[in-house]
Amino acid sequence: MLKEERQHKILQILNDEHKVIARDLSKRLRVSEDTVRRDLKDLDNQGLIKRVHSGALRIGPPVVDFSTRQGISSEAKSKLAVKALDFIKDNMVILIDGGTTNLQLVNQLPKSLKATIITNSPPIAMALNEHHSLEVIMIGGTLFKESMVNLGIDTVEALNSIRADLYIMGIYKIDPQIGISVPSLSESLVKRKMCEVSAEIIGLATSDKLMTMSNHIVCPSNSLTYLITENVKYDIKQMYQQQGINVID
Amino acid sequence: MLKEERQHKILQILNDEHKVIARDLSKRLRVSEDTVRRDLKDLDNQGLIKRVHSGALRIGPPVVDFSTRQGISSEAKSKLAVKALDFIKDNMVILIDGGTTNLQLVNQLPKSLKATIITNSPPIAMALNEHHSLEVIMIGGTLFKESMVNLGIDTVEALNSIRADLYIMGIYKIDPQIGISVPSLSESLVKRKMCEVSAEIIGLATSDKLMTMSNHIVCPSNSLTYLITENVKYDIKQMYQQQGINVID
DNA sequence: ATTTTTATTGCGTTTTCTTGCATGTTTTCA
DNA sequence: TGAAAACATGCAAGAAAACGCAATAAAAAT
Repeated sequence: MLKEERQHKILQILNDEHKVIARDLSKRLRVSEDTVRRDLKDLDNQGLIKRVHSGALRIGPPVVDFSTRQGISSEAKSKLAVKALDFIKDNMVILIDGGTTNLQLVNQLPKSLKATIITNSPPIAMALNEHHSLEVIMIGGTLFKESMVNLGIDTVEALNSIRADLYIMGIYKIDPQIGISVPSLSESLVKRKMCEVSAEIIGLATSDKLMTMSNHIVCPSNSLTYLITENVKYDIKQMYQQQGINVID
Repeated sequence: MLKEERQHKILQILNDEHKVIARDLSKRLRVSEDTVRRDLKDLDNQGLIKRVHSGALRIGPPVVDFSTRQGISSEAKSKLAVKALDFIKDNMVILIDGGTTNLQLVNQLPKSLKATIITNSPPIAMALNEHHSLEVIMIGGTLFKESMVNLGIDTVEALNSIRADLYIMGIYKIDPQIGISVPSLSESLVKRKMCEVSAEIIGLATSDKLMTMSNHIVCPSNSLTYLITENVKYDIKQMYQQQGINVID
């Protein structure tokens, strides 16, 4: 195994597990402890991890950029996507924003579906390349590379002249009280506008997101017509249902 | 086997396999390890791969663009792209439309380039995912799946509020007398508008396109500031130069 | 067509890199 | 404080890379 490959693997492990023990790594990576120690020292010098006695710690919050997220073909997300398919019918005008879950969804759309898909996400648009009976409309704007969606004033303005039957919202963070939130202002503005111009809104969220929040609030949770999720605990489900949200489990 | 052919193959392998070992490549490509090492060094200097001890790593995410799907990823186009790089400077506002040649071009843009890229092509936008110092602006519209560009009235209107320093036009057909032409009306309208809003226009065309035409005319050939091509015969070159076009060979 | 020039390749040699181990030192924790 | 675990350091073996050089192939010029 290449040194860089190994170090990359260490970073990934650290990303998931928050801390690592040198001796464990030695076994998992099948190299001597000395080598692991040298790797940890390297990564520490690069400022990527914090070296401590017996192992190392993650420095910031877990970082997953879009391309790696895309690589993670999570079983959970795929299942969510399937549930959402029930709400999609022929002749609908459907607004879809970005996110890996939504990407999973469009990949599973039947090729025969006749509908109009409006999106501000280039990867979503590209995924629909082979769907010959779909009309795909891209909303332009400034490309926000972290999540690969178009944002900004132009995007909001373009949305003004649109009416959709259904908005399929990729959910970054959601909390029953606080509502739906995202880390950037312009993302929140665009999502809010998308809500405005859509008759119904479906949110897709894996269960780990159900009690989380971020900096910029998009809308209250009960703006959602349906919240599609999985493995949700009874009490959490109740909290959403009390808001009048239809939770699909 | 030609050097470039070999290097291209290495890139392809790396695209599939995420890492390569010099010794393996030597066997697979049937050349000495020294040659492989030299290739890897070249590719590293071009910023296309990350050289590491004993092999090399892929830099970005795997590229699954529609050009490779179509099996068109010719060395000629890549060479054209390199020539065009000379015209691209920091702080420019650059308009780029679709096409496989243009995709090649953006894939070869230096990661350090600081500029604004405006495009109506989702694959182009996606290819710029890793260029953190570029601002990417997408022009929306109706996705035209054959060539993966956004077209239509919205596209033209969005272009109205834009001024670019340089327009890099992917050329479908060009003829010294007839001019530049494309097979669909809306594509011609968008390209024409792009010409309108740009100070300079560069056209990229492989030599097989230099005497061809299609149904909808975009503009006369001499709208181009530069025509970048390759292996062009002397008499054809003359025909363009008589139109006052700067032909880069 | 032939010579000249240039580029590419493979080989032998030297240098550098990586890894694991041995040894001595430091840290941790009971 | 004392023992075990973790760590740093030096070293050696093996692998890989860099370097210089010569042979060959390709391209350009005559």
